Amino acid sequence: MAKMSMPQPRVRFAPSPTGFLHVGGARTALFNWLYARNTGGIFILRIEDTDVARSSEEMVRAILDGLAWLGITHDEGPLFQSSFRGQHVAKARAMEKEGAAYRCFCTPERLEQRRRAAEARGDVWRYDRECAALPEPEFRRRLDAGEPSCLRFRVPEGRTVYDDLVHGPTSFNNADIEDLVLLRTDGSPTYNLSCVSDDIDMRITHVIRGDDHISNTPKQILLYRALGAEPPRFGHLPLILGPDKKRLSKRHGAVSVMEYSRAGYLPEALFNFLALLGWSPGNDREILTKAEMIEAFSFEGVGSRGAVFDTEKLTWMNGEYLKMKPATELAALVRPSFEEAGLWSAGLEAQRRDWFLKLLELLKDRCRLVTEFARDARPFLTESLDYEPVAAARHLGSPGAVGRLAALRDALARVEPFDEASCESALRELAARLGVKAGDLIHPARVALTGRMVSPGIFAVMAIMGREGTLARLNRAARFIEEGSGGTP
RNA sequence: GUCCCCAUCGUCUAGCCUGGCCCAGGACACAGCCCUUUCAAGGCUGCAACACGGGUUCGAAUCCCGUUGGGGACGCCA
Repeated sequence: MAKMSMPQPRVRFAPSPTGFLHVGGARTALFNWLYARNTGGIFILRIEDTDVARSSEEMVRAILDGLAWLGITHDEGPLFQSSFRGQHVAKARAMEKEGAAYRCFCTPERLEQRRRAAEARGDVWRYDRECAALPEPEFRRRLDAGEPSCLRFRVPEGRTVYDDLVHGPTSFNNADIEDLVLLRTDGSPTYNLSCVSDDIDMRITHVIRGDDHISNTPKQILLYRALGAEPPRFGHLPLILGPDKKRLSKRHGAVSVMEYSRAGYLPEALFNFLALLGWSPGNDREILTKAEMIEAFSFEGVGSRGAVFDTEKLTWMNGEYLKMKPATELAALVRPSFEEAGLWSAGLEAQRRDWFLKLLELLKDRCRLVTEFARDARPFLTESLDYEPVAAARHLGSPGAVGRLAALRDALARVEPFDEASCESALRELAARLGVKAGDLIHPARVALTGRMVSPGIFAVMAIMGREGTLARLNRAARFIEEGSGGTP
């Protein structure tokens, strides 16, 4: 796949550990990964942990977990940006030495003051370069006096142009770019410096990141040049939007990848969905395996407009993936939510395993989330089920219900073998004998057996509950009707 | 405000580069029908879009300009 003449692509995902892995970050990682895998390149994970106050080890863990869950594997790293501080500072000093950067004595307070003044006049504020051309004697004096200073990059004149992998040719007038701070007054490197320094040292060939970084790109390109390095290719992915078309954020609901895991989404479904958010393989295929996505991936297919995150469609896709899952895998996936619902027992993995797998198979088509299995399985795992009020009122409350249920019980008691087909013919024969519609037996039976008006096919339900379970539930329903004569429960 | 990005059904998108095959295709959602013991699933059908205005051209969703609208960035955060 890799073009022989091209150097091996090296891409990176560089999250800052100030929060959990959110879907936006996950998608950025995913596109980097897809590109690397498609080209035979290297995918590097770099943790941008230089903001000590906001970063935490716990968040690093969370990001790693999120990526692992999605199956986005890195080839190098995780590398921690904080450990490269020496290189960052060294590059800054080199630029200072060559005049590409200069000391600035302006205090943040003073800057703030001037900014406000400019805004009051209706002007756009940009650092006015007061310190860019300080006379040598004054510069020396202030430096020797120990006056604090930061280091600023001297933005050259001209235009900065680059060819974005997704947006195409993009250009900026350098006059619109402020002389950015490289080293803070306390000597610590800032984002743009660290980022460029690391990307150079890690020999990154393609920087694939969110659209929100477009305005950093010309600054970074200028830094590459000042450092005598060849800039990489840049590709800016459109942002993921909320339903209000604004950048997806916490106020839109779940944004953390692991929240989706907890909510019952499959990693392969989220992966597939995220890949298709902003990228299309060009045909009408929507459900693709990772291998197919890797094979089909190209920046040609990456769109340039923001995409609204549609949970409905994600959920649909999750259902598609659920349908493809063999029951044996489902059993493991479903366990946490069963435990939480108090429905789990060791037997489900031992002597009742085959029965349990059959049950899952039966419920599969009706579930779109892993967590929905617990809801649907409840009637099968406990006999002391609650009847939904409307269901009971509609189908257990009618005058002949007790009698029909009793007759059904007696008929089912003699069925041999107690399987789906025999149960069905028994019920239909009974209906004919009683002169009622099959539905008049089926509907009360469904409520009696499951407590609800919605369930898998009733004969399959009977078969899987077994004769004993079925009769017990039928009896229980009859008692319920007799006792509940005081009115609707 | 300044700079940058973007603009096809409600949503994700195909088509746009290389104009005609597009009175615009697929998917989600929605509606209806079929199947049917319910609900799903499945099958079929329907609803629904080229933001607007100018050009260029025999011909524009596709190319150009403008307008409008939306978004992002404007930190000694990353």
